Amino acid sequence: MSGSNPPFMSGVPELLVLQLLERRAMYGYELVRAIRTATGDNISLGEGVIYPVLHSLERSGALKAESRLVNGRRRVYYRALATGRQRLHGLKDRWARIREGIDNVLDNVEAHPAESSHA
Amino acid sequence: MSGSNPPFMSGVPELLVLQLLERRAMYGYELVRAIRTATGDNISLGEGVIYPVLHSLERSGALKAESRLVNGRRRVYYRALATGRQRLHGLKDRWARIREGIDNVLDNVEAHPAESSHA
DNA sequence: GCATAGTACCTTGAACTACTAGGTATTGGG
DNA sequence: CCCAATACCTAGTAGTTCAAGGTACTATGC
Repeated sequence: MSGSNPPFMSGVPELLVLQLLERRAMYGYELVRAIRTATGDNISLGEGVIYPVLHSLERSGALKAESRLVNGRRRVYYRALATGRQRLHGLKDRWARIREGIDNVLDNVEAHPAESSHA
Repeated sequence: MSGSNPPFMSGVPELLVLQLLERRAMYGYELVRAIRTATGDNISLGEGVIYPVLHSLERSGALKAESRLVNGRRRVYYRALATGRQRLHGLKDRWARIREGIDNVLDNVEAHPAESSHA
């Protein structure tokens, strides 16, 4: 145990789900694997993360759920609504700002005032 | 009340603090403003965020605190130790991976197989 | 007929962390 | 004398991710 709070993950599941559903409707189990491949295995989210996010987004009116039967198996497809697109936009915006802020500090593009501009 | 869970912020205060202290020793109040300016006002962390992070990092042996008196005011300078540098390294690494994974999805560098590379 | 693996859904409980809000004390200016 | 700025600190709250476990169906292999 211990080490159960991975940094830089807050908001990420929601962002990824919304972005992926922006392109086409998908079901939960599909999203779990899509996220793995789409992020080049850099991010891996379990079903215990994805389903709650989907339910929460549906409850808030960002997504619309549609149950279909495929091969005798039940699949719940989710599609992004207008609210979801707005939410995605807001999240992308925040992401861009924070990402820029952090990279500013990491790359140390700070205040080297009177530094000689060597070549 | 309400709106207290800003996305994309987990791990960020720690990362920024460690990175800034990597360059030179600073005190809490200074860090609060340094983060604002260093991130181009993209990220703003209050004292209620910074001080707990500093204490926690000190407790875990990542930082060393040193109290100085300047103009009759007490300042607690923090300096990064070896453990802190290791921690910073690990965080930067994780940050890079997650950042890449997210940008992969957002830029949709996915599966556009036969896309013509028009100039 | 039976066991196993893969698909597909779901919930609970725990743990962590950032944030707001408040509180103390000093210096210096008007 | 009062207010702003400096400089430190501590609750308490709230919101999320995550691991673990549970259900049920299909297809395969034996």
